[in-house]
Amino acid sequence: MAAKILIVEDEPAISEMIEVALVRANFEVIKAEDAEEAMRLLGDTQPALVLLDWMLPGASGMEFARRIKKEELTSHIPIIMLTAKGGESDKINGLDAGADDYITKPFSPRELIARIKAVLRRTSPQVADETIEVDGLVLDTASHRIMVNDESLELGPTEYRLLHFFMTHPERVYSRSQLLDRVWGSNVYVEERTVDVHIRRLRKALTPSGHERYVQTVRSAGYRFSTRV
Amino acid sequence: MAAKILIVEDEPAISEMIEVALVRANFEVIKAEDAEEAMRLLGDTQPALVLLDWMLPGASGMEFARRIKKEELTSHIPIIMLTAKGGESDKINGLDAGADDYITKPFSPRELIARIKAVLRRTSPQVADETIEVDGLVLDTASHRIMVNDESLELGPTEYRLLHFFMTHPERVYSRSQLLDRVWGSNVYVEERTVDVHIRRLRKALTPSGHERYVQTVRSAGYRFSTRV
DNA sequence: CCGCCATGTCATATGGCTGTAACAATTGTT
DNA sequence: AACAATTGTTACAGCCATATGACATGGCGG
Repeated sequence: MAAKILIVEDEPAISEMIEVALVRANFEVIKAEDAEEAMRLLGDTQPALVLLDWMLPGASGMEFARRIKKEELTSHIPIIMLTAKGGESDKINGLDAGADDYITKPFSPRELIARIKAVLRRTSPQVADETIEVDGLVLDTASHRIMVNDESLELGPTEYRLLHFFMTHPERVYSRSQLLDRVWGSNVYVEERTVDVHIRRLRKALTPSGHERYVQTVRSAGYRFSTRV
Repeated sequence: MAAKILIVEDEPAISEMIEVALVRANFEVIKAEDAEEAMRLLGDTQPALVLLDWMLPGASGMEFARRIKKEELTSHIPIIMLTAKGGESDKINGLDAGADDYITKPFSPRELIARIKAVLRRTSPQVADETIEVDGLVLDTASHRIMVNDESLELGPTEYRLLHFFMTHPERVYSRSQLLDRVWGSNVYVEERTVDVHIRRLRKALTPSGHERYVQTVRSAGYRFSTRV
């Protein structure tokens, strides 16, 4: 299996208990004690799933889940919430910001593993698609690389993310602010015009192979990635 | 989908939670924190639906709903009320004020999306759908594009909006001033005759495929989009 | 510590879009 | 038929959105 699981839990006792259970089930475990540390580890380690304690010091679990789900970079990562049982659960239902499942404490390791596997099974089909191809333009998420006619194409990180977003969401217009939310991340403040510049850089990189024609401007609406020209 | 939803909610946490859910469902989100701001945004942005918190600072949600439904320009916009859980009386009051549906907190994102789609389907079947088709003329709101016989058709922004409005409101006459309100937006001042010019431009674009015959002049009344010629 | 790379912002260029006015054409009325 | 009212059509000037190149900054590795 070797799938990485990120545990976000401030209580060491619980976190360790979970770790033992997961290691026995052959998962790889990464631990964070608060939302900030978790956020940092998210980008670095690209876990397959996040186990998130509802009660965290500082930013709440909900806040953290919201951040994960809002950003294109991490929104595909499933979240399982760990909640204390009680009247709180109502609130969770209402304020759920995108958790894929919940487990109320106390829970058995067996149940935890079962839930994790269930969620991974449910979401894995998306993860399985490691490469996307459009007319000779190949984006390989595994190697984090773009190929055109067996030639590797150099892209800056932002342009890579932009192209990745476009290729996974083709035939659809996105406004500059939508692109900022989904490619840059929601809690970033940048000028909308910045999108133009990165579109330009992306087009420049795609021009030698002629693929820049797929990156289309939709005046007064935004940009679109479309194979129809 | 690309339909715009106006959220009127003073509590940032809730409003943001809703935003995340809607963005994930590919809606475009506009937010207002009070009735006044909402009223201003209503005219400018012409949202497809309003999500309205029952409890608002200042003017109550109910009063705001009344205002929306009272004015010619906005009365067609459906409203979904967000209410703290309560008795039947709230429901009755809400529906009485003109709400098309209501949801009691706490609610799940899934339920919210489902209700929104249901209301949109009910009130304007065409908005909820990704594409509208009339006799080979296809308007795809997701990609913001017009297709005729697999050929993409070039339209300026205003002509696109005009055609979109017509295709979602066929078989009915609209005066120039109504068109200005609904297509241009309420607080813009332009000459009524400007409509003629854009009608002309739209017809010109539709002529090669013969679809210009659907854009019909109704003398001394306005224009109509009709499939009956 | 230096230099390179990535990024975001600004200034400017460019081209398309828009509204308006003027004139032509059509329709309706007497 | 003459006239009035309404609509069609075209040209154009200003404006606005986008494209593009240049630059300052800051991070990171050497």
